[in-house]
Amino acid sequence: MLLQEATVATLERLGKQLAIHADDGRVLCLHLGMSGQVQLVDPGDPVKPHTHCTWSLREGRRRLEMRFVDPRRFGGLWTFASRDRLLGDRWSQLGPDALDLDPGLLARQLEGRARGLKATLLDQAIVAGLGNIYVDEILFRARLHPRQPAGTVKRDEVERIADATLGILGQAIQQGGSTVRSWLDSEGQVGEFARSHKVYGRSGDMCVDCGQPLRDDLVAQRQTVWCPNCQRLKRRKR
DNA sequence: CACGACCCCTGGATGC
DNA sequence: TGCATCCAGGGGTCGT
Repeated sequence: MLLQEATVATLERLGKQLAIHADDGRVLCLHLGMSGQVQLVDPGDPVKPHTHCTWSLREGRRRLEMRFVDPRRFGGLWTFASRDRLLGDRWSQLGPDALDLDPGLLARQLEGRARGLKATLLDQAIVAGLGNIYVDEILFRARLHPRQPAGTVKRDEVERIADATLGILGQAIQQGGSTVRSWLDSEGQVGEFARSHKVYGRSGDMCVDCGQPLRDDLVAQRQTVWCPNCQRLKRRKR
């Protein structure tokens, strides 16, 4: 089943997906989706609604429980017989991890793409790990329009996106993530990065850089906020 | 193959 | 106050 009678050896991550490797080679891959949570709690702790899976863990003498809680069920769990199978069958669908981006790598991923930057950066096959909040924050910091065709960005702009990605994600990790509604980490703590959002959730507010009002629209089926003054769409042929 | 539209789901926010 | 409706978004699937 989902890693019964296993000894946890290592943990691994690619983009938004986590892998727990057992010492016999088996792998449990987890994706939290929107509302998913992995809890590490005392076995006596009350069980939250929408707890779909529970593992009894032992670490030395200490007993605890890992619980997968996911009210909206956008997350998922998958098992594999080996790391090779995880990589071949599932993670092969993912692009390079956002934290591994450098300008050269990003330029190759964006090259020749007609889609806008927002849709392109949200696509986990192109860059793994970016979601709606962070793409908006990254494009604001890079001063690029969400609908700018990805294949038209110039070298210095690619560098700005790569820099902004590492900067935004680094800051967000330091601040424990973005609690927008009810997101909690594995110890039940809220994240503080939402206070630092400069565009996400701030449509109509004044741009922190230029003072013009931020606007929003549906881009790539996601609510998208940007500064029409700082993030201009550049008409270019490819 | 590349890309866009739609759909899944629940709880919190909003409207009347 | 209470009920109905809307909205949030990661990503799979399907149509063009």
